[in-house]
Amino acid sequence: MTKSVSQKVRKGATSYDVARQAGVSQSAVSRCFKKGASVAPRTREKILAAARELNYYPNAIAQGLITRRSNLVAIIISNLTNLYYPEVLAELTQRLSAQGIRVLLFSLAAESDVDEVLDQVWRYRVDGAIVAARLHPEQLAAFADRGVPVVLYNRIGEGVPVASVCCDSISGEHALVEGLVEGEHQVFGIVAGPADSYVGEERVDAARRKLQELGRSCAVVRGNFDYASGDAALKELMRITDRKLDALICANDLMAIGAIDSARINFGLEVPQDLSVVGFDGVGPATWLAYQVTTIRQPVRRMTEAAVAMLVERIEKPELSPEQRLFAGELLPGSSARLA
Amino acid sequence: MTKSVSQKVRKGATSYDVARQAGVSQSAVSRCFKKGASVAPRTREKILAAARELNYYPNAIAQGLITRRSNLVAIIISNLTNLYYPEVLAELTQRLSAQGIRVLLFSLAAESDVDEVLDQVWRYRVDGAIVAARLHPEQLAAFADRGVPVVLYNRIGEGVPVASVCCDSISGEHALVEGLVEGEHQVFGIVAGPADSYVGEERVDAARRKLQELGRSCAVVRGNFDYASGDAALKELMRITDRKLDALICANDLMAIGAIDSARINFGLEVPQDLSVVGFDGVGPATWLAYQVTTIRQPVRRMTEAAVAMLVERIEKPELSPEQRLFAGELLPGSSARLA
DNA sequence: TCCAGTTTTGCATTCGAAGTCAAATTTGGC
DNA sequence: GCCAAATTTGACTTCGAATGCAAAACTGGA
Repeated sequence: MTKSVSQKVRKGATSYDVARQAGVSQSAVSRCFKKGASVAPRTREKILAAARELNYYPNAIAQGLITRRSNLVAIIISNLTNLYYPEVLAELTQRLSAQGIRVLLFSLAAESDVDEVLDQVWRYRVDGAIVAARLHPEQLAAFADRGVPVVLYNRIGEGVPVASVCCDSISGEHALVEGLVEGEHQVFGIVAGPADSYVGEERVDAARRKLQELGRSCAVVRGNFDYASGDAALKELMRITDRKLDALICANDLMAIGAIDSARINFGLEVPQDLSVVGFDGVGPATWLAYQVTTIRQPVRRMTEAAVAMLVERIEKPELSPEQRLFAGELLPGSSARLA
Repeated sequence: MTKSVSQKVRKGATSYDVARQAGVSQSAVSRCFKKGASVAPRTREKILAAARELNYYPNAIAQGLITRRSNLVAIIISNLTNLYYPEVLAELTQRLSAQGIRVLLFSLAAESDVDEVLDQVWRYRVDGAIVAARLHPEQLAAFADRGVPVVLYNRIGEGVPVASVCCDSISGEHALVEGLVEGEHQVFGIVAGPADSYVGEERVDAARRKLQELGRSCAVVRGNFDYASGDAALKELMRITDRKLDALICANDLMAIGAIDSARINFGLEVPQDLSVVGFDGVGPATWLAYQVTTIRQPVRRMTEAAVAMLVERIEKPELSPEQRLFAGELLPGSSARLA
């Protein structure tokens, strides 16, 4: 008796404990917590009462073992500090929760940590994964080999077809560039992201191509998506262009903000009168009174919704073929650039 | 044959598969993946080779069931979008990873969701939890009942003793207030956080008491920790004080930033010449050139380190008594306030 | 009241790894 | 080369819930 009590107290009650208490078999208890199961109403009452009394919650670990469904999804994110991702992460987590799925979070300090992380992903037999980090083709192949569905967020499978949701960098940048060109700007600069960023490269390529198409040249400097690199990049571009720079295209909002501050404070320029700055993402600070960055807002709600839907679909039907969903961003006019 | 192959391919290989391949027993395989175990070097080689060939990773779910250790820790955060938490979350996740612990993330849209979340926490038999959300005493008691150690982040157990790490709001606010008073400010205003925020109330109380102690009165307006509410609160305080306000104490940096922008843009004031603004947290944007908020920076690294250490300690030795660790924040002078 | 048909129930097995214990093997001393 | 001691190994059970199957308990119609 004492023993069984201390058992109860120390760790959660089991279905056997509930069964004993309710005077039924363990199977009955199990059925009681499964929706389609056949349990007589009276029995169900008894069992639920016993369960309540013992504070019973089905052990998800044991369930996972027998059903081969952990109800866990891995979310792998490389740079949580990027201002854009917290919002995405919160949305994803809440949407998955609503589907009865739990989130195993992996936050990478360095991209090279991916392999260690994957070990753990395999060990926990996650039902699927949403990935906002760079994966090699072999790493993607490993998911396929194991039958673990993946949805990539804001990147596509390089070399391998993988389900993905993205915000359309190309049309977004085209809109920005066209606006800037029509706004009669003369000297263009681009602040790229780090070389290993998929969206960074995509945005920069799109902007550069469009500028070229419209007969404009531009200087490109690399940043790493953070505030300080916006400042640094602006300084570099001012030097390169002999202070003639009057249109700056940044691969994300954070660098745009850094550049705006730098332009105003370090160079005494007016934005957008002396210098137009555009960004990408539509993060919170972009809409702050001080900045009102002209940017492309990613439709985070629709994108996360799609990512979760695609993943859930693939967990149910693993044979579904890869699909890429591309969402158009919304041009936020802001007031950091003179668009036509 | 075909069947066993498709098994292997479809889902991860098991220790039995590895055992068969290596011509040993399942126990041997198990021992091979446990450090202190006795396995002959030659056997270990064989087994590891087989494991590699079959791409074997021990099933953490099965391990969790038998060892009664899931190696999972729940992190429960209410408002991830608060700019301060992403950094904390990333740090916690990485530190826990380094300890071989996986993170089950629960992000609450509304505080009232806590109960649903706790269900899931019990089901997954987490080894512990780090909580940055408001829990009722009964909810905290539930953790104790189940023997699940908890560490509260930036809050203390209300009514119940619980392990916690906090940044010292009181001495932080005292330092700010003293600085402001010595800086010869006349009309003080406070922007509080939402009423249900523990740290918000603590900071405001501390500031108010100190002002009182120094013989200054102040007006208090409530915000909800976001940018917009800094703006709204400033407007309200300017109205209340008939535009005489010259020192504004905000319960966090985000509201301070909102207030600074509003002061400059909506009221044409110079910060800090016409109005001093102080915040709390030391989030990224606080140090941006445009703001340089005078604030208290929370020692996030030390705090997360402590939280993880305390939790791990308690997982190992559940009988450890609750301990509160209070970390002093660092006064960032910034340039948004005229301190003495 | 009896029986066929339906619903409920319990038994026994399963998932995959860990750990106990006794059997098998190796080691070393002489 | 033999025996005791030390090491290594495998058979078997365990963790907690799910489920196929057969037994038991109902249902209602005649």
